[in-house]
Amino acid sequence: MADRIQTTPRPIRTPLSGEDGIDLSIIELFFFAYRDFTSDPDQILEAYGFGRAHHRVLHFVNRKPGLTVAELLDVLQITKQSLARVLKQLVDAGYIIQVPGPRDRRQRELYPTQTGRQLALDLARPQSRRIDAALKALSADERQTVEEFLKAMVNSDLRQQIDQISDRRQDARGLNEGEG
Amino acid sequence: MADRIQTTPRPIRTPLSGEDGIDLSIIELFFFAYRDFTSDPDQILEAYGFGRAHHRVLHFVNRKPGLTVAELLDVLQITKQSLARVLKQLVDAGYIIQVPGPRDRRQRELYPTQTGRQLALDLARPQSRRIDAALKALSADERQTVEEFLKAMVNSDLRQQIDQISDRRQDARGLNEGEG
DNA sequence: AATTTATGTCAGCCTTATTGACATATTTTA
DNA sequence: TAAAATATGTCAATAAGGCTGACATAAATT
Repeated sequence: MADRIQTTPRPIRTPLSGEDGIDLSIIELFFFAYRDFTSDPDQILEAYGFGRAHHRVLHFVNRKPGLTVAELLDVLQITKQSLARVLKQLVDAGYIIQVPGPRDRRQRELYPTQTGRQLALDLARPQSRRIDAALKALSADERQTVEEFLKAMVNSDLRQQIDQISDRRQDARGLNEGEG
Repeated sequence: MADRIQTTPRPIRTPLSGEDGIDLSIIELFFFAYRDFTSDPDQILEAYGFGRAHHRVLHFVNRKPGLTVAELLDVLQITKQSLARVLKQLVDAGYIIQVPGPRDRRQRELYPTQTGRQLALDLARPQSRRIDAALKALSADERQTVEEFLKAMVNSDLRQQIDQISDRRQDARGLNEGEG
């Protein structure tokens, strides 16, 4: 008995804080901020029987209409099997339509329908409101600071992707001249 | 045939951007930033057979040693059944120990072990490095701005909780005078 | 003609969450 | 003290959203 070593390991009673210059408060803030940020659309999605995965797909299809399945997989960094179910549901429910690629007919270009556009906006609105409220007190410069911080948090090899989505104005492929 | 209405809904070809003053780029940045932010610890956790859920539990137990199961559920906003499995694994693996509450013996106070403290630090470090890198170019004032922005993104009814975790210095319950 | 590519789909598995029901120990209350 | 409430644990079933592997098809490329 006497030579049993450390049967119950000692509980540590000092709160973790700032060791090695680690800033835990920002880590936590980021966690809480993102959780609440996603909770707004989550509530709306529930009424549609959709989840966060549907939201992401719908968002990027709206953001870059005509993107292909492969491009979408690249942005979302998930497998095609994971995308398949979600995408199918969005297509079946009439929020997204698939159009064979004009150049390469193997590709499926993804477009939102009017309903899909509307839902995407409805989902973005509360998030935008939350961000606006958080930025309300900030000057234009300060807002720029926040944006640069977020951008710097992203893996550098993915920043290009983001720029493409955010900045690129669609090459005028003909605006809404779909079928009648 | 001629009177079939809108068989295939029209694909919308205009990219969604800035409607109604909605800032989509920050919405997207937040998504990408958080994804990459969590990817760092996720990689480490994999080696332990743990997931993001374990990380969150371990983090807050380290942050506030002695917190009870109920308090932890409150912070994480999950059900006790969800917590149970994850917590059990962390306890079984020796990262957390449960101590009956001194006042109320129904309660289980949760404490990290030395190993648990170490793992929490190992997980926080890459996140801290990423944040540091993102804040590198910013002045002290600008860093404050970023922190305030994140805080403002959190539901106001939860901000108190955060303050408690982040600011409160543990009431000196005796530092590490556990068993020998 | 053979190969590669883009996509779809089937089947099975994992993690993290959920709800509902019930058990146990302990504290509080009537 | 007996009854009720509380803190926690646990069992079972379910769901969402990921994963891997395997295979099919159509179209493009070599």
